Amino acid sequence: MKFSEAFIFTSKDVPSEATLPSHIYLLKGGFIQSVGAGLYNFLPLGKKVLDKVHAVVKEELDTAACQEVELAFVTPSEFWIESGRFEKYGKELLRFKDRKDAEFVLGPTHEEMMVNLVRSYVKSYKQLPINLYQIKTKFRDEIRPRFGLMRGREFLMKDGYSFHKDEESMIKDGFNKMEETYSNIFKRLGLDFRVVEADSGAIGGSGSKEFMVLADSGEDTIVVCEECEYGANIEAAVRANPKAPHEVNSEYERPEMNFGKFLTPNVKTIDELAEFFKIEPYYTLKVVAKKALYDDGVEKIALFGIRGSDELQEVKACNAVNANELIDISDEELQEAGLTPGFMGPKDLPEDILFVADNQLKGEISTIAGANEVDYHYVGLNLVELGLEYKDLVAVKEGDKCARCENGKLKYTKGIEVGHIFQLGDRYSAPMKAEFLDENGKSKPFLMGTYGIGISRLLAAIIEQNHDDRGPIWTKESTPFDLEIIVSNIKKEEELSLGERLYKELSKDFDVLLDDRKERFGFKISDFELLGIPYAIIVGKKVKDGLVEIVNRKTLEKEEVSIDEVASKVRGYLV
RNA sequence: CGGAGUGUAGCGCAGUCUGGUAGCGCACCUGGUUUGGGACCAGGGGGUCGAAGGUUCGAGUCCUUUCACUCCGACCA
Repeated sequence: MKFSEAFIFTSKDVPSEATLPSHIYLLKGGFIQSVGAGLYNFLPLGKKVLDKVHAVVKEELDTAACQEVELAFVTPSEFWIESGRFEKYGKELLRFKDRKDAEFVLGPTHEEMMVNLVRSYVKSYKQLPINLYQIKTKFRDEIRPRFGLMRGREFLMKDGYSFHKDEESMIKDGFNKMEETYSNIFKRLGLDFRVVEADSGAIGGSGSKEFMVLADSGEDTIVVCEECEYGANIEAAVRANPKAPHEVNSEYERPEMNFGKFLTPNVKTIDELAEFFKIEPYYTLKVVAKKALYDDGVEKIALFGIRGSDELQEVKACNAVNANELIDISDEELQEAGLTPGFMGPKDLPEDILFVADNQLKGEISTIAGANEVDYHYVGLNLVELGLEYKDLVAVKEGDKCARCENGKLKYTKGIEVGHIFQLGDRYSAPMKAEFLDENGKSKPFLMGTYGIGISRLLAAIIEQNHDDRGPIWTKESTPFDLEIIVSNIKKEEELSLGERLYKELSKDFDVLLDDRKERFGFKISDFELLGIPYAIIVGKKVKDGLVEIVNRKTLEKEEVSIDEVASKVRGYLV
């Protein structure tokens, strides 16, 4: 491609709302154009990168025996009603009616469509396993799109779905195979990433892992172990059971108070309680109150009991009570329900209040907890006698011990979620009656896996991880052009003709951009840096001495080479 | 959805407080000079000031309504 003929418009200015490097450079370099909240046009450069990423993903998936399909973007709402998600998905699902008043949704993900497709053809276990995918525009009416391609409303996603006859196949042929395939994809794209344990969220199902590109600008907090390979999204992270203060430090003693219901006037917070009894917060029980929202507008008050030294992890809490969402609740609402903010506890609760205790309180026979009565706490409360429900509720903190190796310290880091794989089981196939006949002639729902990659988000992720203060630095498999040839001054006949000769020759094997614009050198080299192409050949002043230069975009180093050698030298760098 | 803010030329902004008929930089067009780190000179084109209504002799500026967008928090590839 000749730059003088290309639809490439770089800019020195950038809309002030762009804050992330990826957003800034994609706009400045003329890769994308913003057209509305979370909506972008891909210009030729952006489209080229998109296609490169697309190609890598397709190649690896096809190698893993996945087959590409393309499903309708406009999907009849009946499938969504069948799966139960029509109600559940909420406002993110864009719904509309056609002229005949039939209801449709714009596909935000395609489980329903894919289940419908497979159930209409596959009838026998002999036809399994199957793994189908598509790379297609999705639409999610996000509450708050932001950060350019990082969180758009319309975006390009690879979504794949596998169908299996049993759990073993679902894990081995589906989940594990995709974990490996995804790792290959992100490696090829040159990304530094981590596979982490994840919460399954709204899509449902059991096991799930996320592929996180490590970057400070990431929206997700992930917990990683300093010693072993353990990594998890903060929403799903677990830790080794922390030791009690008296087990760690002989200066402390385990409090052995047993006062029953005890007057604690105006002692409301954990800090006050610990101070009042002169003990560590570990020996107290903290209650966090939330309002849990369910289908059809049902609301319940949910209380979560954790150690005074811990923090509640809201996603875990939400899953623990099977709610669609947890929201904050006011003291007034709690009082109306017969609760006593500041003195809430697991014993003597009013009716209709959900109470879940954290796993790490299991077996606790002496703690201090609110008595559900103003100014009173139970001291020496035995939780075992209460028959509580236990779930994992706590947020892992930096410095906690790893549950896997029981040795390493856990720390936080930031990540961009570029891939997510789930074991779905029969979450969709059962309600949608997608069944096959097994070896015994018995009808069973398919067991499924679902696998996503944010293709357009990957462009942003690649830049977040690969840029300097002049622009992006595309990786080998993502760059819009392999090489740029800069003709320093097109009015110098020997420069222009050499540039064109090299361009012709190298274009046989590479995708080359020839900057033949009537601009000054400085202008062109800055554009090269802003486009982020890995290498450039500068054809300039020294042509008369038989020399040109090769620039490495990453290091910005220039290397003088003779005209005769340049083609073979560049080939060496590019292959 | 809560909080904050912005809509003026393709982009970035000033002008709004204190009403008097729209300006700067970049980009674009023409001519010339220049040519290794985003050049210079001269000339030129382009805006019903987000929209609607109101106050006024007169509104980018004041009032009302409305729409859109952005930023910070709860959701997600």
